[in-house]
Amino acid sequence: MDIREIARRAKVSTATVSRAINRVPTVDPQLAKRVWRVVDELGYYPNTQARALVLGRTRIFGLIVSEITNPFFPEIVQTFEDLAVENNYEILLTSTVHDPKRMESSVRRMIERRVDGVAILTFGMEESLIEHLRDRKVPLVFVDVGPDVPGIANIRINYISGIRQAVQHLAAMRHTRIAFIAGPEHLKSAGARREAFETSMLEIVLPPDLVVIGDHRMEGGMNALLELNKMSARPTAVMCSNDMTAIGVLREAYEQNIKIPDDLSVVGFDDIHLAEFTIPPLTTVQMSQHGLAEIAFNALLNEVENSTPPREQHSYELVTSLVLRKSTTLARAVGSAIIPEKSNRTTRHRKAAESSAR
Amino acid sequence: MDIREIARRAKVSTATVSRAINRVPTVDPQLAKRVWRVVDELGYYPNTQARALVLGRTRIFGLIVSEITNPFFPEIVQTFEDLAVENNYEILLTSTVHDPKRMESSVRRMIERRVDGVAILTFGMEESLIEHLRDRKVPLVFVDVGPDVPGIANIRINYISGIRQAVQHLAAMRHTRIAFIAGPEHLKSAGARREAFETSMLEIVLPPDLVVIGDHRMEGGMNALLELNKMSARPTAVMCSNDMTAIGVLREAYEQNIKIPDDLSVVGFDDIHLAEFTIPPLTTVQMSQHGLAEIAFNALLNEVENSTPPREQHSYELVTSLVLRKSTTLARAVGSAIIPEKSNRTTRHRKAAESSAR
DNA sequence: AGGCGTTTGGAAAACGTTTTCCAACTTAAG
DNA sequence: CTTAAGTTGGAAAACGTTTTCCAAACGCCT
Repeated sequence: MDIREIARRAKVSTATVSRAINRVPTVDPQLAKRVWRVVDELGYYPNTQARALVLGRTRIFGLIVSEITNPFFPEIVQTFEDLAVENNYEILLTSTVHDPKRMESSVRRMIERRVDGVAILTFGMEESLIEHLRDRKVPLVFVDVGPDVPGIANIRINYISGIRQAVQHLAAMRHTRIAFIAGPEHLKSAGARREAFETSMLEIVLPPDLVVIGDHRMEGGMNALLELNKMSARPTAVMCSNDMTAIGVLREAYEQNIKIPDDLSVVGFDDIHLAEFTIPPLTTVQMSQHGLAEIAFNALLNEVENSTPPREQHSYELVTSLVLRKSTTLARAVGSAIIPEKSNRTTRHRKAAESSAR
Repeated sequence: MDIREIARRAKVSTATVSRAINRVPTVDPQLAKRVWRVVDELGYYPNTQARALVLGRTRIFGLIVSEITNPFFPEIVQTFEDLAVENNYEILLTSTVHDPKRMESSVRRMIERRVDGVAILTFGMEESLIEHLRDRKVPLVFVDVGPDVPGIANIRINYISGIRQAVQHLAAMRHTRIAFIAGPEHLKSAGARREAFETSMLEIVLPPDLVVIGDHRMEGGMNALLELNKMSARPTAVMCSNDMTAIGVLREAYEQNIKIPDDLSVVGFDDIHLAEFTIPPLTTVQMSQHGLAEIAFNALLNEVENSTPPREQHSYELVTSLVLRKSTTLARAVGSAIIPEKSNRTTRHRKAAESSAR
């Protein structure tokens, strides 16, 4: 069943049918109604491929995420889809699983299907692949990792705002040995989080040297806690590069009979929905998934629809902020935290002061 | 850049280019190589829309899930995607969020984009919408809820196998007051789980009357535990219609200072990856997400590729089974569980003997 | 009543492929 | 050397739309 069939039955030309369907205002309302009746009767749906062919626009946006099984992403996907249906777009979802081969095939698939734009939420991506997309003038929006060239929108995450809050919260609770469980080393976003942690520590003259590497997954969090436990001077608080890591920490702590937060305060990052439901509920740094998806989608939409005003500030910012729950508390009254004030000039504190003078 | 451009540069006709690209064996290897060189040089990718138009096949499968934010689904999506890239398909993902309007738009989108098949993993769907797809002869695969008509594949979940194991495990641990937190009432799959629970309880002559309704989300699990606590005869064990509910129960138990499993044994359903990382690790009934996705995808693929052998048994089965972790234990030595052995011939046990003779 | 501008609808081209048909060429057999 | 059979490549039609260009029809004004 095609547009000709409709035309025949409505006794008009195909051009008229097309105009009626696309609500071109000059067509006679009477006639339009007649066409619509036939369309509904036959249950006709325009063929999007044919339409895309002539229009040169597919109304498909690509969405590349790194791991759909990380709960951080489904919430983004959902928001992205909500916006897509609202604007009559389709979304082509791709999960790279951190595999370069998959990234390449993702990009190829996007190009083959002629998407109108791509949002890359993968926190790290091969330059050469990006080039591929750039060459084709496909509108792109990155988070964190995009190159600073015109025509590519970038969402900058303000990591420091939330992480500083977290560090200072911990410090206020008298923690001084604050550890950090980082994400995979090749991930730019993980690097940025780690740097934000280090900066925040240094700012208040605490040594940011208790760092172990995780993998942004629960397994990594479990292992990391094991590492931390082997240390001579165990940390009393730990910040994690993402919530999944924190969940792993919680789990391993349970295994080791380490009480959270009494024996160890833990802070996550992302504030996935699940963070409210961990045991204990997780204090974490929020990075709004909804906000992120919304910014990404609108950036793409802007690029495609109003390509007329080529505004230059293709850079958006998303701030992060601490949300307090139950996984952090005062440091135990042991160790350096309760050293009376006059002993301020112990070796340890001298070192801290020195390191702040970088 | 189109096929003609390639033809011109390789000094052949477009037909030849097409044949070379699609690896038609009769084309001269020399020539084919020449074509491929040009293709690679120019970075040419065939236009899938144009191709779909003439072939009548889009190589897109639709995937309708009920809630992408429920961790059960991302794992399915991932497997589905893995298989898709392997077979050169694309997937059109849609999350209905249990909203009838969204279901309708999902179906419309599928039809408009001319998908080659649709997997409906939504555990409940309006009949009228299904008709829409059937009318268009789109291959369909359902889980649980599909009508029993030819041309529609169905994946039947064997709920009873796993749920019976769970109930009997609990009974073996001397639990007699076993509650069930059901899913949303309109969901067929939730109903099936509940029925499996009731059947399993009746089989061993335990009253399946401690049922409260949840919503398959963590919030619902929390509320449900509150309900359960109000009861005069509190249950000593609770089974949940899915893992998210169980996570909610764990969380509320923590809040109420109810020790899991000592004060209350809890069993989940689904065995999402997260279940291994709850506190305590969740004993649950496994329903393989990987298996489910694989069956669904292959069912679709079969339907599309080998449409020649229209095999009749379009019904697949997925069995479920209990996986033991740490959220269940022996019932406290109170209540009926410790009745001495010689009391075997009580009314209750007679009933059990009778019902087993069916 | 004639001319003019404005609606309205139709024929046909275009989008980028695949594929059918056919012609030209090559090879082998008689 | 002629002819038949088989390769190989080209021209053109088809897929289902949108849109341009025209022509017809219709007031409306003078």
